[in-house]
Amino acid sequence: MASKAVHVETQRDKLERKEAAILRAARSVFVDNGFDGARMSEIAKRAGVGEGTIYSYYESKAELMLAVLQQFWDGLTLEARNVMVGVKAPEAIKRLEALATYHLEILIQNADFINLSFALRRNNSEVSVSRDHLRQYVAVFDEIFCRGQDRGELRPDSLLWHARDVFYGTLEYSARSIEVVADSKGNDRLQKPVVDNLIALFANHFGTVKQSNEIEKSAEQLNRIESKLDQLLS
Amino acid sequence: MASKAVHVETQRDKLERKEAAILRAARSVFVDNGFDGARMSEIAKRAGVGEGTIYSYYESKAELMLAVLQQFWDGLTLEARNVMVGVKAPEAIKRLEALATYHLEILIQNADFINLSFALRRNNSEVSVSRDHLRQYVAVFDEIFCRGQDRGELRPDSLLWHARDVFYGTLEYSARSIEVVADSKGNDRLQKPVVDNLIALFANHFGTVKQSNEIEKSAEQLNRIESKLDQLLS
DNA sequence: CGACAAACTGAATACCACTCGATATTATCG
DNA sequence: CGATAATATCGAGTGGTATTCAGTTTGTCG
Repeated sequence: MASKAVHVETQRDKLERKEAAILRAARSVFVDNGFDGARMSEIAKRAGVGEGTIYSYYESKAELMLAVLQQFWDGLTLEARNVMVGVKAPEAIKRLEALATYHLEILIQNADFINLSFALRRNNSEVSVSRDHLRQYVAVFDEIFCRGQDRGELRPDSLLWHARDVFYGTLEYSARSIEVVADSKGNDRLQKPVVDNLIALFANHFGTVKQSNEIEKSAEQLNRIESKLDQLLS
Repeated sequence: MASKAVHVETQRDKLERKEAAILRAARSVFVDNGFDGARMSEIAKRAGVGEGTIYSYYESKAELMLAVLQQFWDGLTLEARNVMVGVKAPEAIKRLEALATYHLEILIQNADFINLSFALRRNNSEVSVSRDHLRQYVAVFDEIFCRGQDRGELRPDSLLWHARDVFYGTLEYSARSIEVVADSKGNDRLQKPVVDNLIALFANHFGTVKQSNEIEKSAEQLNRIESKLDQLLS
């Protein structure tokens, strides 16, 4: 029985190794040539297997791509969590700033890959898998935001998904705008203002500390009135 | 000379009619099946022409798709401008609210088409044309925003493209979120809060006038009270 | 070892965008 | 009108690629 178990294990290991090789090869070919430009024959060659073998692991080219993307998003999620562990500040706004900086950087550096990710969402019905992984990724934001609400730093009446869409939507569009300018060294010059703007906007709109000068002045005025009334009453 | 002109005209008309038929057929096939799923043979059949004929009007499937998209975006731009003409209020915030409402509706109703539009931006080098038309579309926003700055309603130190990315990025992501819920009749229930949230956010962050009406009124009232009290005290 | 199963292979297949020579339609003359 | 040129149209054929499958190799167990 034991020997059988060992045999099965080795076999499984071997399959996994082969699958990993295919995935690695696929990733490099997709990155090099894009989805349409990638040839299955090239992937097979780089993975050291026959073309047909790939189809015993993945039903189609699209599904193979999907698997590559899943791995990619999982990596991003992991890294995002690592980044957040490194941020000691407990304030939601500070943490969101770190997340925004990280996410914008990722968007710009992996633009092709991320675009491919979205491009695939049409052609394939197995979208849900991809959506799950995306959901895990945005969960990092969700946790920060909810904790901010719990701590009383963010308005409790704001909807999580509204805030999330503002956050990721703005960053993605900003990444595209920055791409268009396409300055290899000037990116940082553009990225920080975008993050600063977004964070200021979040603080303004979703933050609980709302007092502007005017409101503060009104409060002072009210205090004066109250003391005057006190004078009258005394 | 006159008869020659007439002949040329008729011929041109005929070609235009045929081109329009191809475009119409292409659009319906693309909408039904997506870009990859669309068969040129099907487009030819629906347009009532031979497959080869299509290629005397458009160099490739991608270019045909591009033409369809251009028509689509041009229509959107036109309609957006019409909507804005109908909005009498001159305040930038009011006008942006109308634009956001319109844009979100469009995003949700034409989700497939718009996704296709973005999906194509990777595979094709003739992107620039598409980008031009997109630029025309967002110009509607730009004009409102700049005018708002001129009128002193919006902060003059805010960057146009930052604001634009917040606006369109948020709306696109919100549209996707709403799609996921995919309630045929409940959309409106979700759409309005998204627009309200975005507009409030804009007013908070990009607006110069921080005071809401209520606060202003309170302030006036407070002034009245204070002067009356002063009367009393003197 | 022999028998069976599982995994692998790449030549053959199916499918599709696109080409091109043949055909039909229209324009331009005498 | 008839002839000729010019233009537009067609759809069978071409090339190229994802996918399949019959045959081969590799692994397992009595």
